[in-house]
Amino acid sequence: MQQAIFDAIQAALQELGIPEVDFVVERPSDLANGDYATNAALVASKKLGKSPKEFAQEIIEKLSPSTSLGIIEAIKIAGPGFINFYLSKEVITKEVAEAATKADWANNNLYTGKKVMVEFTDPNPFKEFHIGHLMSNAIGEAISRTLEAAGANVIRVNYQGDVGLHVAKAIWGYQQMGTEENPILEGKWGMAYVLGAEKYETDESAKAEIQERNKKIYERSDDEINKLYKEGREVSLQRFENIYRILGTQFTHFFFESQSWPVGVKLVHAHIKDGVFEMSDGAVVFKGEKVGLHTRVFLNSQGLPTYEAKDLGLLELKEEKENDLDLSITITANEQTEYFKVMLAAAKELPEVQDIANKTQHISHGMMRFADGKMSSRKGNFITGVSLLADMQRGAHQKMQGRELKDANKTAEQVAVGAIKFTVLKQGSGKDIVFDPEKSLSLEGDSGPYLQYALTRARSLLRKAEAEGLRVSAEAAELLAKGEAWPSGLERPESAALPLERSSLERTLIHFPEVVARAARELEPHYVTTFLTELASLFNSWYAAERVIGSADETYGLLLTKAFEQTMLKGLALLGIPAPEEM
RNA sequence: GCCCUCGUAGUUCAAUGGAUAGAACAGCCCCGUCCUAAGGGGUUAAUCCGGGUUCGAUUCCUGGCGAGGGCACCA
Repeated sequence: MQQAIFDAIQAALQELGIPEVDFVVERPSDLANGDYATNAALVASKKLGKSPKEFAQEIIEKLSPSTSLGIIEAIKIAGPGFINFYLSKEVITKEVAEAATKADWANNNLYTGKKVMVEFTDPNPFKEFHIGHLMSNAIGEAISRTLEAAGANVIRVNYQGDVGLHVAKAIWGYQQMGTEENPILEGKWGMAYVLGAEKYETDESAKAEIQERNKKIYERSDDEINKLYKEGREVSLQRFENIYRILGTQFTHFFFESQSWPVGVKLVHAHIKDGVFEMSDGAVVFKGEKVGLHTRVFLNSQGLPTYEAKDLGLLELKEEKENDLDLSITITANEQTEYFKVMLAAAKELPEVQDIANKTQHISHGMMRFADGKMSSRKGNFITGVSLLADMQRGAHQKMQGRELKDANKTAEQVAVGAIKFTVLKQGSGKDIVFDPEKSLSLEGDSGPYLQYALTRARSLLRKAEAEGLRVSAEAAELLAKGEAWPSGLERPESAALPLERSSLERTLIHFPEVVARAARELEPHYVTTFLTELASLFNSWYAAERVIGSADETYGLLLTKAFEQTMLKGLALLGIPAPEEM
């Protein structure tokens, strides 16, 4: 629809002799200004020195043939020279019917035939899965799904740091704590890391011991450490699997730092001679200053790889695994943004990985802060993903008290995940997020549960209609979808009369495919979130004002409800937010 | 010090160079139910401060001020 209008305007401009105009066709923020609007006359008149309104009139005259197609009901000039398009009732109905019945209605072809790798979540074994990983997961999954809706073949990968100083810290801490009696092994590992990390900063001898262990972990030279390493790694990975399941992510590949470091070390060694890397104070560094960045250490003075070298190795591993990528996306916290630039700059100088480096795009997320200012849980110094999920689930349970639900636990989990993901995905990526557990669960206002609730109301209505033998007739929907409002050949049920006016609910709903496309184009899922929030609000208003079952517009009302249900379902799926049957 | 991000109602977020800067929460006022009121309606309230480009700037450039992140062997 948007494209059709765009093309028509383009053709009109061509006829008027000015094809090179950079105009847009957009959804006006106020429906009073039509279903679509263009600034073509404003932009073009700048070049011509004519008044925008006069020129808008000329464009409209050229457009007139397409208005007779029955798509456009009216075209008006408004404001400084916008051209506003008002869609016909028939074409809006047709879109609503498609939304209700066509599974791929909202999809697009922006990435058809493209293969995209998305790396996200990236928790580290031996450390807790914390809320930052939750954010990375929410964003990565939503971007993956948005790209899939755009036709991409998406490879989800997860890069987990199973070697490095943090592992040594955890193992050292574990050894200090003794091995007896702790029923919650993973909790103990989390605490072990905290202990090790703290002593590393404050205790010189502990620091030395940890560094010693770090070396042994890389070398696999110590039996006791090997045993602890194996055990701790397994415990962590098992635990992560459980979280991925709850969050709804399935990774195609897992990469580990234990695999990437030897590759990275080799890459760095191979490029000291040619001057990409330099020795400095016993370490091997890349002088980022030559490209306007800063120096970073790739191999420390013990000869061990830092995160930098491992990431170079990771690029090579990715290339080996999937050698025909069109795009490779990495999602991390934004504190790594500057680091990432340096690492990529180095990679672009290495023939082995420059190809994938050039296709790599870094997307960052901010930190999650809590509205009450607390960053810490009672005992530790961070909030874990598991504890946040559990708290939210408990809160959801409380809110649902009094409801009779088939599976309250599952619903509470879905609501908890929805509440967290919505909060992360409602704003543009890269910014810090203020998380208010109370608000995120509240239905008085924008929230994941608010979207879920609107969906369940629609579903409940459809269930009831079905129980009464009412259904959105596939036949009628199909005819509507063909653009034949109520074809004369078909007997038109009394209840199926088309309403005279189209509500803002349907006039908004039909823009969903454009929103999905924009989210894919900009890799910004929050456009979807914002749209769904608006749509849910419109549905709730409509729902409160209209009686569907038993009304004169029953058939159409059910069709519209179905269209809303399908759109919300698709939208939530894109965001990776669970869609409960009831709540 | 240098390099990145970012500054929008009291608060949390929107706004591909365009129309009267949208929501939500909090505040105040309404709707007691019939398909889920965990809802709906109304109302008060904002672009950090200067310059510049433009028919038009929250958006682009520039100078302040303020916040966050990064800058050598952590990830």
